[in-house]
Amino acid sequence: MPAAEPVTLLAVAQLAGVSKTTASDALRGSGRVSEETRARVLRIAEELGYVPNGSAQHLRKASTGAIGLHLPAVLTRSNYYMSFVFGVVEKAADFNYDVTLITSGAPNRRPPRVDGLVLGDPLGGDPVVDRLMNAGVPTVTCERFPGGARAGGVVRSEHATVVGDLLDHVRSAGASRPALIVAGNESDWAAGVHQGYREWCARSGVAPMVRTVEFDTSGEELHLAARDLLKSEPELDALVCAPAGAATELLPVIRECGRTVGADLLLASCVDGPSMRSANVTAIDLRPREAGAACAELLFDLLDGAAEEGTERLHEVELIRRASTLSKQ
Amino acid sequence: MPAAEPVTLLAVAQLAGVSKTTASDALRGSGRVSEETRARVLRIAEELGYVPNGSAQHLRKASTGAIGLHLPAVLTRSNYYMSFVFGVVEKAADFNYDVTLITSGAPNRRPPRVDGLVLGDPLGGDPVVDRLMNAGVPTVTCERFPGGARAGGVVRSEHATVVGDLLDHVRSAGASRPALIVAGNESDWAAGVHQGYREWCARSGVAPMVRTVEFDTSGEELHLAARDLLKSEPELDALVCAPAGAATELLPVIRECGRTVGADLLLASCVDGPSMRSANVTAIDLRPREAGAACAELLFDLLDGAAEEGTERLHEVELIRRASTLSKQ
DNA sequence: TGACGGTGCCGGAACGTTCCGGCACGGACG
DNA sequence: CGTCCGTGCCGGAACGTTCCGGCACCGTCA
Repeated sequence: MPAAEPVTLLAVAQLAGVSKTTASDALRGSGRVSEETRARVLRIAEELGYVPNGSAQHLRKASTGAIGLHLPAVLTRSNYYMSFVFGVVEKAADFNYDVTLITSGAPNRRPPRVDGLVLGDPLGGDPVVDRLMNAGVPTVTCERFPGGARAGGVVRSEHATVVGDLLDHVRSAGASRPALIVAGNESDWAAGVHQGYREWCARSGVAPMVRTVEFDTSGEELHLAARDLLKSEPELDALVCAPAGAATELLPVIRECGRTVGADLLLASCVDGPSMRSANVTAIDLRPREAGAACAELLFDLLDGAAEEGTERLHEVELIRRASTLSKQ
Repeated sequence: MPAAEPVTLLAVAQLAGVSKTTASDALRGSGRVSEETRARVLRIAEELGYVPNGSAQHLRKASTGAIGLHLPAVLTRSNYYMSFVFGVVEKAADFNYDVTLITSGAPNRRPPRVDGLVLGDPLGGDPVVDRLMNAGVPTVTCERFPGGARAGGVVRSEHATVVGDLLDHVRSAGASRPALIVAGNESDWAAGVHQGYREWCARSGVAPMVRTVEFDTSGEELHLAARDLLKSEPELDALVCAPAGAATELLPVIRECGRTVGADLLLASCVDGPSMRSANVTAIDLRPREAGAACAELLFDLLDGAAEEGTERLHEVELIRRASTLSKQ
C-alpha cells in the first residue's frame, strides 16, 4: 500500500454532512454538538484514518508543538540518558508533541523554537544550560539546577536517603568501612549522593573515605582513584561508586589489588544499568525512563496551568540488592 | 530578559519598507530582488532576530518538518545508538527538521506524520520495522534491511573487510586461532561481521570457531558462550567479540579461566565505546555519530531529489589498535 | 401570544508562510 | 515613436486548523 495522501478535517466534515467547525468540535469535545452527531463524526474520522495536521494546529494556537531536551554532553552515562530520552519522547508523544534534542555541542546555534524545555541533570557552569534556563520558556529540570536560576518545575529523587539505605544494607551485610567514589558538586545528583554518604557516616560514627572524580569520568581517572583508595585505606571493606558504570569498570582494578567482590570487598553502584545487572552488582535503579516521563508530564502540566511555577515532584528510586553485597565472607 | 514574542516576516517587511513577498524572496534567495533591497532585508531580519515560523512553513509546503527515527529496542548497545541519535539530530537541525523518535515499544500507536524515516540497524522480523518500511515515505536504513522490502537509501560499512583487517592485525600480533562471538543474521551488521570472519578463516586456512548469541545479548548468555569457547577450544589464542560492550564485559570470565588479556589471549571488540577505551581493548570504531549524520543527509538528499531512489553510500569505519592486541606474550 | 434562553450548528477570520500571476517602469530596438 | 522584454516589486490566495460571533429552531413561562 502506497502513501495515503492526508485526509483533512474538511473531508471528514463533508462526509459526515456537517461543517468543519462542527467536525472540529466533535473531535475535540469542545463546543455544542449532539451526541449523535459527535459519534458519527468520530466514526467517519476513524474510518478515513484522519490525523490532524500538527503544523496547522500549532500555527493556529501559536505554539511550536515541540519541547526541547538538553542533556549533558557525556558519553559514559549514556545508558541512563538513553532511557531518559525515551521516557521524555514517549510522554511527549502522548501529548502530540515532538522532542527536539539540544546538544551542548554547538552553543552558538540559535536556540530552537520550543514551547518548553526539559533539562536532564543540568550542570552548574554549563553555559548552554545557563542560557536555556533564562530563555523565558517554561522549564523542568531533572534534579535541581545548582546554578543561580530557578526552574519552573523540578523532578528530583531522595538520593541522600537512598544512599543511606544502601549503606545500611552494606553494613548489615557485614561491612563497616565503606568508601565512596563520587563526582563533584556541579551536579545536584552527585551532591545528594555525597551528602547522603557523609550524613550516614556521621550517624554511624565512622570516618568518611571519599575520592572525587569528574562527572563524566573516564577510565584513567577512575582507576587511579580506586587504586589509591584500595592501597591507602587498609580498613576499607566496601566500595560505593556513584558514576554510572564505574563499579563494573573497576572490577579489574579490584581484582588486581587482590580483593574479591562479595567476599572481602562489597561493591555497589549508585546507578543501575545493564552492566550492573550482568555483573550482579548491587545498585540503585534510578528508573530513568520514568524520570524522563515525569519531567515531560510536569512540563505539560506547567504549560496548561495544571501545575504552578515552582512545583517539585518526587521521583521514586529503588535499591536493587545483588550478589556483590550479599554477605561479607 | 524575558521571552521575546516572535517577530514575523511581516514585521521585517514593514520595517524594511517592502512587501512580505519581497521580504520572503530576499531572505530565501528566490524571486527577483535587487541586491540593495536584499541586503537591507537581511540586516533588519538579523537585527530583529527573525526566526521563520516552522509550522507556517510546513503548513504551506505540505510537509511535516519532521523525520522519524527508529532504533532497535535494545539497551546494551546504547552508547552506540546514543551517538547515532545525536548525529541524526544535528544533521536534521541543519535542515531545520525535527526528529521524532519511534519506539518499538508501542506498536499499535498510529505512525507519526513524518516526511521521511531513518531506521538504524533494522532487524529482520521486527514488525514495527516492517510496517515502517512500507509506510510509503522515503526511508534510509543504516545497514541493509535483511527483510524483503528495499529502502530508498542505505548507509552501510564494509564490516566484512574491516573484520578481515582486524584479524590480520591479530595474527600479526602473534595469534593464530581467533574465535568469534557474534549475533545471528537478523542484523545486517552481524551478518557482515560473521561473513568477514569466515572469509578470513577460509583465506588463512584456519578452522572457524564461532559462538552465536542474541543481538541484544545479556550477561548470562554471553558469559556461557565465552566460557564454553575458552574451555572447549584449547588452541584458542584470540577472542573477537561482535556485540557492543561484550569484550569488556567478558574480562572477568577470561580471568576466571586463567587467561591474561594481551599476553596469552588477545581480545578485540567489533564496536568501540567508552568501556573499550578505558579498558584498552582493540576495537572497530563504527563512528556512530557520523553514521547518523550520513543517514540524515542521504534522507534529505532523497527528499529534495539530490539523490535517487536506491542510493547506497559507504560509511568509513576504523580499526583502533590498543594494548589488548599489542603482542602475544 | 410574545419574550426568552438553551441547543445545535455554521460562516468567516485568523495564524505566518510560500508562490502564482501581474503591474509599472525603463531601456533597447525596429 | 511604438513594441517588447527584463527587472523589481507587490497583492492575494492557499495550506488546515481553531474559535468568535451569530443564526435558526424549539420549548417554557409569564
